[in-house]
Amino acid sequence: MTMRQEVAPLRHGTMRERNLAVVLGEIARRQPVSRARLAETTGFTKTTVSSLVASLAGAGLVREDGPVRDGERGRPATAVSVNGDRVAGLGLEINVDYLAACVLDLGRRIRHRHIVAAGNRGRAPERVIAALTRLAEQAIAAAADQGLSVAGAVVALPGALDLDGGRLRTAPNLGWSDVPAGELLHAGLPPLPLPADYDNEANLAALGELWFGDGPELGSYVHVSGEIGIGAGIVVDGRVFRGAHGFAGELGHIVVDPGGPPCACGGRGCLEQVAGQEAILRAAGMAEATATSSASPDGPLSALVARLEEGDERALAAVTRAGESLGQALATAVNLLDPDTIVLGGIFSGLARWARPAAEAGLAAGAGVVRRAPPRITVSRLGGDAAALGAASLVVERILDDPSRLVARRE
Amino acid sequence: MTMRQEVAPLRHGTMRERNLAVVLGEIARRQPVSRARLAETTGFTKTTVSSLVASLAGAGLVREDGPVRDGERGRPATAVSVNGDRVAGLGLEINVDYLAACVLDLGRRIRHRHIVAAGNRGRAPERVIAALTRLAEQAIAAAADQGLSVAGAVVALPGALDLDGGRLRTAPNLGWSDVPAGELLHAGLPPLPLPADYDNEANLAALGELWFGDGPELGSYVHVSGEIGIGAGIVVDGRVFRGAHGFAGELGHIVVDPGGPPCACGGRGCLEQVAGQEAILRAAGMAEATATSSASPDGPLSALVARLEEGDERALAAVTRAGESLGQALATAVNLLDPDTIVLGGIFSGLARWARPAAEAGLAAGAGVVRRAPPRITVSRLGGDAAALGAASLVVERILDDPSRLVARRE
DNA sequence: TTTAATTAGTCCAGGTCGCGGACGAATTAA
DNA sequence: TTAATTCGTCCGCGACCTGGACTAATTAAA
Repeated sequence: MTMRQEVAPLRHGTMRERNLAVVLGEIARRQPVSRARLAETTGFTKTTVSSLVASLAGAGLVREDGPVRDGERGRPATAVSVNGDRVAGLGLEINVDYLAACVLDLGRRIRHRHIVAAGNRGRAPERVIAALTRLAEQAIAAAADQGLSVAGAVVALPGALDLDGGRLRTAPNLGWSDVPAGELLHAGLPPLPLPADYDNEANLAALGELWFGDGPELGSYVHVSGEIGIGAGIVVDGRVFRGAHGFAGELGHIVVDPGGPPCACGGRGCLEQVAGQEAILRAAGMAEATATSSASPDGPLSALVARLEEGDERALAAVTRAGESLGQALATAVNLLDPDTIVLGGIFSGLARWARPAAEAGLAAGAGVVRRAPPRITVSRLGGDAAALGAASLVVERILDDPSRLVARRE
Repeated sequence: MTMRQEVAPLRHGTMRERNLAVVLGEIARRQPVSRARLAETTGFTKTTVSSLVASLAGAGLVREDGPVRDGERGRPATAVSVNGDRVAGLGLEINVDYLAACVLDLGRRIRHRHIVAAGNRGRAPERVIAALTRLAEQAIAAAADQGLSVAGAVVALPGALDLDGGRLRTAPNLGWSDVPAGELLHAGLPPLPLPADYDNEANLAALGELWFGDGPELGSYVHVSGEIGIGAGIVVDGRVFRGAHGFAGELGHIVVDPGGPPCACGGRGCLEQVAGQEAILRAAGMAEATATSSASPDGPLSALVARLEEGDERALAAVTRAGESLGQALATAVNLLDPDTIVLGGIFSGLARWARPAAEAGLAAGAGVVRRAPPRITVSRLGGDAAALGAASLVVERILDDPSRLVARRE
């Protein structure tokens, strides 16, 4: 009858696990920091901090940096910081025209990054995942060469994922539908200490923004990742908001023009029909070659940018129109989700110079009853593999959030 | 640099606090249940369960129901259940034309309920809160007469709350703006074991639905609470989604008709301009008396319902149009938030018979790319004081979620 | 150079709390 | 009456955090 969240019983072991995460998090936040200061900031006793740090160091997650004197008097402290040279996270991405892999160490430095062009549209999921596996093996080997052991992997998929069953419900741009992606990945990818996981490309790209973009300044934000479709990753307090089934953030199918052209979704005048890549190109008079995304360096998008730089009227009008509609949709999103910031990613990051003013105008017109001012719009500086970066970051994040699985019991 | 959530250090005391919540939650979920079964379901040892139950019983939160034999053989168990006769929660509500108080025991039975008509529009906040305080004192006395001690209170306010500072940013229907509601309430309300809290009326009405409506069946849902404005409470996994500043769920200012009439918010064709109470009455040719809300039994709304029942064409058209627009706005909300269910509350619960079909049609037209089917629309059965009910429920919820503050240390 | 003051980190006893097996209690089936 | 079974408590144990004492290493002052 009650709907309370299931709360797991807490035993001593759990307590220790959580406390490992507490000090590791504090170390990550303050980087070179002494045990004594950790004791102050966490509230633990020095004894406890020492014990927890020892466990973390034993797992290679943390490192002593040697003595440092702070200019104060007294015995110098031995600084402790996150060890970036032992453990790493692997991010993988399947997209329409490329596969990507990315290895991040615990300090979130990029240790390996590999994007391979691949025509995945219409290809069998098994074959694509086999190719991804090869990429993953290369990445793991490259990490090993640098002394890094990959602890876990997350895969970014371009489509709507059923979180419960791990099935890829539909990935229109790949031509896939109802693919048991979870099973295939678990079977295909090499075994790692942490189980492999997968998520929507838009969500992971949004997380990438958190760690590699403007980061903490963003607060809660909506990250627009327009490629062929238009998706949005919603991040609140550092966590992705997924909704009940994991389908939240379908920005592309917000209706911006009730009398507009019909959409494959059954509606009319969806944002995607006005501001999607194909729609923009069509409106700009560049109807050819719609099957390639922004990741290919010489795709139709760079041609569009070239025309915009030349001042081509039609291109400018198309992008302005797209920006306005995007702003209108974003106003709706702001009314419902109340974010601090909006980040333009995907194709919109390249088009921002022309689309942002229009988007800001559209947003200002529709949002701001209660709020003093509409949220600011920033532009992503991440490239095409933002989702792979976000995926690897998520692995790192999970390790920092719960290091216990990598720490040997009974130290 | 890192954005990880601050995780509090866990000491033994915290462990015990959490475990008290675990068993209390399990008791609430299974109602009459033996310690032995609690040990099974929670994973604790029988010893630990006994100790925790003893603490809870000492605080009057839990009660032994005497021996019960299950038809099995073996020693009969002594059933334990939540004690509804000792501790209670107080819910308060300030609205445009009434004040409400409501006392709920730990079993969520209504022990006291009082709605007082009051013309609060334009009245000074201090005076309104003084009147509310009298209502609260009466409620606490009524509870005491039944042997109940009120542990805490939550106040529902009809406006946009700044969660950080506890300021009521703006309550257009009250004519209030930038009122330090938090301070006033803390100063005015009688002291209770748990600190008084306050929240948006729409959010609390949504929570009321969780506990007094269809409850667990709802899953994640959007609760539309249309009065004069149109708000929405978004509940995910039993928690209210508030966004970055607490302003999430502003359904009323979603644009449903870009060329429509201007709105006070600065936009055009906001849902409120089509489906708000005033707009519906105007469209139905009943422009008078727009300053009263649905809570007054003989308000304009019952007149509208009367006309609808008579089959008045103009009224039917107005409500159908409102329903369609609402459905359209809900489709947008579904695309962004992905709820399981939508609940129609406020004025829409009374108009549901006529508005729901149109809303369902509008919703179906705009939502459903990825999802198999759009979320179902249900109708709230709660009355005008849904928010007060939700507020009291929130107090109960908080006690069940963290009973430690009411449990004496060292038992 | 010595001495006092100061700060860092470890050691060890002590307390809290959950664990687990043993045990008595209460009941049913044989 | 006896055996089986289930409930709840008792008691010793172990995990883990606490707190003060203690050692170590350094600077400021004498």
